[in-house]
Amino acid sequence: MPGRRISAVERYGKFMLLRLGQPDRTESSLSSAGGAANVDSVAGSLLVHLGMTGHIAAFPAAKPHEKHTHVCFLLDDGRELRYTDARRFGRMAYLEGTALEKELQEFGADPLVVSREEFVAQVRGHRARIKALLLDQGVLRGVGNIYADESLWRARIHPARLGAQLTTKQARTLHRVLRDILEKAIVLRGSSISDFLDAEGEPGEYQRHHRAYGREGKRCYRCGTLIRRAIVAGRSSYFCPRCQPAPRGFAMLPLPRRGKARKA
DNA sequence: CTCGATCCCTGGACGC
DNA sequence: TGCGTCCAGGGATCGA
Repeated sequence: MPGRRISAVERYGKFMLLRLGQPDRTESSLSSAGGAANVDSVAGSLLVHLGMTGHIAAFPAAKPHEKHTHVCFLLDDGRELRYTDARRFGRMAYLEGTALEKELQEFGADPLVVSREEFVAQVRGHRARIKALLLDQGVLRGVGNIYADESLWRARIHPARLGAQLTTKQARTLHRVLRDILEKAIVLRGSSISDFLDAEGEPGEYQRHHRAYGREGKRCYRCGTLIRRAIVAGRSSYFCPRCQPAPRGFAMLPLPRRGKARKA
């Protein structure tokens, strides 16, 4: 993409959106700032999803590539924007125009922006389990396994409860605590469970605030009951069996005897 | 519409 | 010490 300029970097759910300006016609791109003001509006975007282990950052071009480097963009200041991803769960796509719009339309509301009424309507309007709804990017965008579990613990809602089964009050509480958690996690630059590092190469701090996720066998911060784990919506789900009463017939996994120490 | 199963992929944890 | 096995996780896909 020679000549393209990154005009803005935005977040869209779990995606990073690199807005790319049109190729420069002249040598000097900076001097045209006063003239062509709106070329970016028709330009495309690079959509980047980091998956689990993706990482994107700029390095001096002379620096040797890290292992699992899959994509490099040479920048005009001599650095290289590099994408590394050990597990290759991440994805990258360049889209523009209606294709870009269409792609972005597939996703649900941003929980940090959506109104309380709309959040409640979404949650109560589906029969799926609340955990599945929180993870479904088409219902709400941006929430992953950690923040789903953390918000459900705070709201005292069992992950296997059906969305449509929640009371309005419960759904409102979930909206509030989810926003609080996401805002705080963003300030603390995320949760570094194993190897996550932010774009500056620094680990996040929010894992210190986890109340449920990864705490199987440890005591609930509210009531002291041992946190349990179950597979809900195909994902490990951590919850307090006392604070978050299960729907009838729900089976959780037996506590591991001495099993592997799961990360706190 | 919702579910579970399967696949992708690697590093780390675990068992022997 | 070293090797094999299992597993986590976001998401696409498919059949039920």
